[in-house]
Amino acid sequence: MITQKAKYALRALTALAEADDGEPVMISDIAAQQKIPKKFLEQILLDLKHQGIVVSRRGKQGGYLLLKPADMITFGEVLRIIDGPIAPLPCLSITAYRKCDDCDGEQTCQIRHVFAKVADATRKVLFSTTIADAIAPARGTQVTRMLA
Amino acid sequence: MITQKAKYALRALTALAEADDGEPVMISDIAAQQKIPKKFLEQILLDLKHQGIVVSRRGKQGGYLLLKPADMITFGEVLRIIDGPIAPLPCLSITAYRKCDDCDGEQTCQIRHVFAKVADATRKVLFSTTIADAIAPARGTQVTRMLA
DNA sequence: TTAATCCCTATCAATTTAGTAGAGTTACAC
DNA sequence: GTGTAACTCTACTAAATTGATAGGGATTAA
Repeated sequence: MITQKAKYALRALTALAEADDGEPVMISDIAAQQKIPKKFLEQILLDLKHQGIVVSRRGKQGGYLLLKPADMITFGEVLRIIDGPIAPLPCLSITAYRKCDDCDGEQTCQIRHVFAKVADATRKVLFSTTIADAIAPARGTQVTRMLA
Repeated sequence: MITQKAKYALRALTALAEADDGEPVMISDIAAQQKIPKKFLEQILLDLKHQGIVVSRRGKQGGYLLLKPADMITFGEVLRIIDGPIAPLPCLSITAYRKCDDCDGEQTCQIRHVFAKVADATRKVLFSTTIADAIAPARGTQVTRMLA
């Protein structure tokens, strides 16, 4: 299960993508539209900003904007920022690799190579699907970008 | 990430499968062989017993045995028992469906149908790989059963 | 009858999750 | 140049989950 926080992050990004007209969108607007607790959303957007997914404008008339085009933001990168590693085992993580302390020998680990397949399958979906795909479901995965 | 508990459960089952000669295997033996805390493993095997994966014999000369052949026990069913739903969203779970309270309309939910793909891909791997596959990695997924 | 083994429930410390709170900073509008 | 609407940052907290540990009870082989 992904966290509630990750769901909020993805929803917020789709909201930003849909309103993408060069004008910043206020946290309060996104919060209201997507039913996200405002103060919680503040933290989430701040994270996304620190990680280079969105930019903000402060003061009156401020708000948030996507930093990259919506078809360049994948579900995978958002999930990594918010929920951490995609991999089902630490020893399969690309961004946060850690040796399993209870298994000796990754070549021989009976569990590991099964979950390697799971990780591959999951990544294939998550990194080929973008925020743009999410707001235009009919067009199917990656089509937006491939036609561009 | 799957839990440590699930990893222990899968390892314990591979241990049982490898020793599958009709004689029960003691908790202590599995614990020692797989470096699993004994009392923790007790709980895990008890769960697996209640869910019809293994059987036990009590008293002296007791221990655990697989209830089904190793090539009939999938990673998916073990993970469900130990870690709960496979699906990344409650509204995508087969065994524990629950409506997401913050999204209205599953047909229109922009997040949901992306994670439906993730769930499908994950299930495809987890329910086509068995404990038998894990202990005979060279043979590849499902081959054991397909040649039987 | 004894000792080995599984059975079951309770408890616990650490971590994670899902928020809330509040003071600080910036910048537009007047 | 002041007010105020907006984002920024850090700290805190309650509840749930995780990864165990503890300890007595029930059963069975020898």
